[in-house]
Amino acid sequence: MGAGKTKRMPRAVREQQMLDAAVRIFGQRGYMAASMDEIAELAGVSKPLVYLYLNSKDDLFTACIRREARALTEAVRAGVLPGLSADGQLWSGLRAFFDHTARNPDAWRVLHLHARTHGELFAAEVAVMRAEIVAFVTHLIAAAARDAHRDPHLPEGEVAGLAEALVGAAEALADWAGATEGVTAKQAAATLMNFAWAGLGDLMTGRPWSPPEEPEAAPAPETAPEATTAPEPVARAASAQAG
Amino acid sequence: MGAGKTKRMPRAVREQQMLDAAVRIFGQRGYMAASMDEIAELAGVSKPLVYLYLNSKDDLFTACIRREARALTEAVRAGVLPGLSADGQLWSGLRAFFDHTARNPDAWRVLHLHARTHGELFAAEVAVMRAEIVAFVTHLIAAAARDAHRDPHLPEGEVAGLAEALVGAAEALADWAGATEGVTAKQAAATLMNFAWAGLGDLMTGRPWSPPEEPEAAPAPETAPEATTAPEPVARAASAQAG
Amino acid sequence: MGAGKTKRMPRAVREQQMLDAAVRIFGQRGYMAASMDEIAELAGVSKPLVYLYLNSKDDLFTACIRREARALTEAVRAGVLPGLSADGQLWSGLRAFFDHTARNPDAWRVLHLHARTHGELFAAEVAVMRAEIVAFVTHLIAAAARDAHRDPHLPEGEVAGLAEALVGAAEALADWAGATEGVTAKQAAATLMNFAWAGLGDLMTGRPWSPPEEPEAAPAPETAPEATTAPEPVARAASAQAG
Amino acid sequence: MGAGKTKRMPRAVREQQMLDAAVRIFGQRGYMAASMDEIAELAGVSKPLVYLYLNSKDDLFTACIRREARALTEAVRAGVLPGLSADGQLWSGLRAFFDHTARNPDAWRVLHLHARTHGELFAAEVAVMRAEIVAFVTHLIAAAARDAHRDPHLPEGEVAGLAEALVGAAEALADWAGATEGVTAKQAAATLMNFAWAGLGDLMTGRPWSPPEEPEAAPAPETAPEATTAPEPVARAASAQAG
DNA sequence: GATGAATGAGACTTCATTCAT
DNA sequence: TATGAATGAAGTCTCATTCAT
Repeated sequence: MGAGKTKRMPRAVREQQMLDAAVRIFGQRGYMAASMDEIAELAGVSKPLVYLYLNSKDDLFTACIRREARALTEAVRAGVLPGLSADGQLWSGLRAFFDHTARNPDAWRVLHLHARTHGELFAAEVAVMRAEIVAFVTHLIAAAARDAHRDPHLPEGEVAGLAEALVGAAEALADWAGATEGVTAKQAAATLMNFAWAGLGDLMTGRPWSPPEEPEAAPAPETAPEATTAPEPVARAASAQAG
Repeated sequence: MGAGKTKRMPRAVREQQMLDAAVRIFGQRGYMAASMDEIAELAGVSKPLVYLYLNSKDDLFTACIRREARALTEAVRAGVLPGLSADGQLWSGLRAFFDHTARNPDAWRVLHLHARTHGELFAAEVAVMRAEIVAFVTHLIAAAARDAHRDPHLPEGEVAGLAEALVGAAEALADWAGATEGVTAKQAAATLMNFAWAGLGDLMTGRPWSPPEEPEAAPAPETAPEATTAPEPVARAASAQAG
Repeated sequence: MGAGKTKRMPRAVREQQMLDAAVRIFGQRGYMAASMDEIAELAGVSKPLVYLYLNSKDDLFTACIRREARALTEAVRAGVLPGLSADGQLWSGLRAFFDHTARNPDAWRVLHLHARTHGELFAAEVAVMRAEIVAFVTHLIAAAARDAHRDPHLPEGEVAGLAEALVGAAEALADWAGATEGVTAKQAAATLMNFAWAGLGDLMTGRPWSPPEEPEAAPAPETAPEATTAPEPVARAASAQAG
Repeated sequence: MGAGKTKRMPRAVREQQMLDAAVRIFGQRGYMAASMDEIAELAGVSKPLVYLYLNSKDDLFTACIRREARALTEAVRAGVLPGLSADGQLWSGLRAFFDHTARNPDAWRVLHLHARTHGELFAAEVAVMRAEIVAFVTHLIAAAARDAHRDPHLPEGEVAGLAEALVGAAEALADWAGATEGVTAKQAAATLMNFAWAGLGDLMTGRPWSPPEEPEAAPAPETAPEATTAPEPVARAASAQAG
């Protein structure tokens, strides 16, 4: 039943099918509530085959986490355009992050929700990925500080906290964008960028951060199709990298 | 077994003991991995009594969520000192929030991690609490905007996103403070306050937000026992309401 | 809760309340599915009191069976008018039987359904009652045979079988009357009387049995309010006891 | 354990083994008192396999009822010889009925006792079967009435009652034959046939019904191996179909 | 006379996992 | 490569029954 008799596929392909199914089921049910039966059925194979290839429920979950963690970091890494200023890099990284999470909601749930919920071992897997991202953000913050000619003004531990806050805000907005109708990845990124870079204080005194020109696809920059966050093009000095 | 034979307690007391045990077990294992056996044992009663009083695993979990959600919101509500400026209120609220989560790590895990992980019904329970907090933050942001004489400058939806980001950052910092040795609630609050109010941009140009005078306990403000975040007492205008 | 605080009743009264509740619950749920909790609640007392007075679930069930079996046999015994001919006695006994079962459906279910379903010991209790009734019917049949001047024409074992059949038919009709709207006890009795006394053969050749005059309550015998079974008053010789 | 290790049987076979065991246990203990453990053990398999194949205790019970109800109706249907007169058909049907119930006492208990005792849904399952049999009997009675040239002499509702009485008597006799040493299916059938067709009145005046010639197995009809009920071959007019 | 508090035992059900083919 | 057949272990929940007051 299911997909009929699509038998005899090469191992690598079958494995990916299984992981696809597993990510979906794990993402929707959580680790414990997911059953190997359901995963095998969704993958269109028999349960013993899942065990033959992936060994155990634990290993299967770990494999899911690894694959999706790698996919997410790669997506962000690929999204960050080198050579930009710190805020430009952050902006592009956030865009990539929100794009990826929006496109892979189950994977995002696995990483953000379920992996942290169940067991130190699984949590450690994601912790590695998260640490990598936090490190990247930390580096960006430090770089920005250098750009501002302000030597190690921010103490070590403080920067770590700031990076945590930034990443946490990003995660919450990813959840929020995923749950709220009509919020695009771009809007989420812009909101976060404003929040993080300008801060509420500046936002309220009318000095929001504004995104750089988009060289990617949009041919007509003067009419933003999706209303972005910055109502006033009064760019702050720090973000005007060409200035 | 367990605590010997502390038998025949009035129902109300026993129920609280059970909830205490349940929050602990649920917080450490998650909903599904927690077993009623373990909870009953930790509570020092037999399993049937748990069912007699709390009805089912679902109901027990819901009762935990409700009790802890109420406790957290009450703590925050009680922590926010009325009559302060917007940033003063935010600061005091954050202090209370980080204090409470630091003191009740299992409850925090139940609310933030496990309740959202398992089932729409449980998620809905916390969603109510979270919405309440988000609403409070939203209100603060709007009030601050008014204080800054900038009428509805920030569009509706945008404020919602900012509140989400702020709350998300707070949640992440609560996790982080709970997991990192040597990070106090006060530090976490200060870090977040800086991040949110001043923004990275201002932080790097040397204009951090600074907390108001603490009339509560600290008699000597010039020597902060726990090194707070604000290295330079160059208060921003908005926060210096007395000025 | 429940019936408020109707406390301090004499033991005999309380016991009957408990038996009433038990018969109702047992009758509706069966022995195993009935719970002592439910019985105690319906009786308006606490569970320990039920145990204090009736000792155990088994004993409670046995007490129900005994009380209701005695009530049924007494009702039938009281209904059979002495001095009548055999068919007159059978007719009056059936009337009493169908009346009682119709008025006490739960008791009837306990005796006929549940007591026989659960355990040799309970079955033995009803078996005694049933044997008594079967013996009575057997006696009637034998008496009728004597009246017909046909000495032991029907062999011993055969009469036992006939009595079983007659009682079985009565039981089935009691169930049927209880389940079918608009079938009165009297109709059921008449149907069975016809079936048993005349037999299908005679019924179809137009010689049904007809009930004797009713001296009890009905003042106008020419207009039967409930259409009885005998459409043709062609009484058979055997039933005309006055002849 | 049990029957050693008769492992790896095709599913269809195992299912029948499980149903066999279930009918036996259910028949002896009743629905509620039967435990899945016991059934699985008697079937020689582990409990999970029972659940894998039959899904739940409810479903297992329903499967038992369906299988046995079908078996019983088929047995009766197959036993009724077409082309016979009404009484001939009734006689052959009763023979088949008593044979089947005598040979399958547990199945009979399940259908007659336990299925009606527990839950409307189970009762409905048997009700269908019983209704089918009652309808058959009703049809026979009506056919006999036509044969006797007596047009709709018996009113509609009355025939229903008669059929109920007849079926009820059959059920009681099946129980009785099953419980009484030395009562054969044939004797039970003959007793009921006499009772129903001739009626007590005729029986006592010496005009019993007599069974038709047995073309099946008995070569010597003059010496009945099992003493049948009819002592005198004085056939009644209605039963002598050839005139 | 009456009950709130408490539990040992056992029921149904599910799941991850493995043979044997 | 792939699977139908099978199970040990564990989990949630209910129930009859008893103390201690």
